[in-house]
Amino acid sequence: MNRLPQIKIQGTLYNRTYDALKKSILNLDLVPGSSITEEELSAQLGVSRTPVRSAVQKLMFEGLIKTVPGKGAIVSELTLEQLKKLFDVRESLECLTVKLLASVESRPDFSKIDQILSDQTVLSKNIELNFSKFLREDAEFHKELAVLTENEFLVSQLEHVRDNCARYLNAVPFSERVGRVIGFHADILQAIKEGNPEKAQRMMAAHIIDTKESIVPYTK
Amino acid sequence: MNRLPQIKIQGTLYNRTYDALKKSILNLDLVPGSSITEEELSAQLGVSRTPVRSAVQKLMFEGLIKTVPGKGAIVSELTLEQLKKLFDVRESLECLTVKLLASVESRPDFSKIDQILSDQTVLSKNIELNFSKFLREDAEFHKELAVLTENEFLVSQLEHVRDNCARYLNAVPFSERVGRVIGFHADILQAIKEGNPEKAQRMMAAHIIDTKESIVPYTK
DNA sequence: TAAATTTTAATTGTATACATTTTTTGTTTT
DNA sequence: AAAACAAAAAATGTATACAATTAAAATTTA
Repeated sequence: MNRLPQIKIQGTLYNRTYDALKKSILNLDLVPGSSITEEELSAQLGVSRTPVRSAVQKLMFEGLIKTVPGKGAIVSELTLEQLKKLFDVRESLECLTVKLLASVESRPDFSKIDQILSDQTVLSKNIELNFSKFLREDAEFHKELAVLTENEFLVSQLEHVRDNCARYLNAVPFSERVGRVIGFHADILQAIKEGNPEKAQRMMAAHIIDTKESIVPYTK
Repeated sequence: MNRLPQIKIQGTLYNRTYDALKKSILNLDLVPGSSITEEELSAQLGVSRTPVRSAVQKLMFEGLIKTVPGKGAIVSELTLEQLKKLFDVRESLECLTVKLLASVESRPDFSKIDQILSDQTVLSKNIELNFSKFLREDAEFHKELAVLTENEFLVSQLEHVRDNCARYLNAVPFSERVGRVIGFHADILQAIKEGNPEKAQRMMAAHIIDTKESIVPYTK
């Protein structure tokens, strides 16, 4: 029997601090534009400044936090202009992902991603109850595609871009877009399995643009 | 008269440590695969472990260093497989850059990039003497293109990818490719100025692939 | 001798004290 | 009252001591 992946009960303080902070930012608990000091976080989380510093630096690197010269760190803003820039990069990298997958000779193992798609379909039946879970599965779908390319640069860069997108998506109340998402995902997956890179890219581009358009009305 | 950019005599220890380390890695002074401990670096650079730690973590985020579970940090390897993955991402982002520039209505200020191109042309006359400077100007050309898009995500992601590429380029002895580089750069710039996104992308893709191919023979 | 176990050494993780820089506040001066 | 300056407070930067984890070495046991 295969070894199941260990559940991380508690890693280093630095990692747990990072996870907690990131979650708060993506949740919008830490509102964009608000400033955060290391000391404050340290007191609030009950750890020393050392792990807080590491976590803040990593988030800075990922673009979720920005430093103002002598002022400290502030949570990045979510403007319409930023949204456009973010999605330009995302579209490019997501399309590369599916192009690579549709072009590869050796057929990758699609079992996990098939599972995600079917889970999403089930969730969509009661979307009022499961919207946040639906969003998580959505992120998983895109992540798994990247993982299947076995290109670690692509995986990590796309993850950063998607994390930034997640903040916008969490700001959009409920989405009538859910049905279309599943349709797009199915089409994308089919195009990949057919070994049709052009179609896969076209479908993915349409999907990303559709997502962007659904966010626009809620952005200043 | 415009304010000239200040030369950074000395920033924080953390930043200077980062710069020094990064330079050593890109130079291949720190050979790929070699392990580096914080204490060792600390002693060698004459600073405490605190700034070293920050610098190492940042380099880790950028992909120049990898952590082996309990072993410490090692400088990332430069394999043929990695090269291909790196250049897949680079091609995608560089093409996005020129597409954006060629599609924008308001004509950006090309004065700086024109200057870089002409500097490169001069340098190419005595390439034996100026090869490393030529490489730096080359990086500047690509960076300035990204900057002109005003897309900060694109700028930073491309910078990380290019830094990784720089290590490969420094491993290639002397390149007969120099003349072609300038030709490609001129063509790319012209296509952008003509407002022809398709041509700009085609030229850029050809340029990036040409660069990759010139590295391949020197890669294991 | 080979495997297992304990012990030691080395390395990273964390807390804390202090230094330095920057911002803000308060005072003085014109 | 406005501007300039000085003092205080707050924030990040840095060094260092200690804790915890992990790898390597030495020892024991079968």
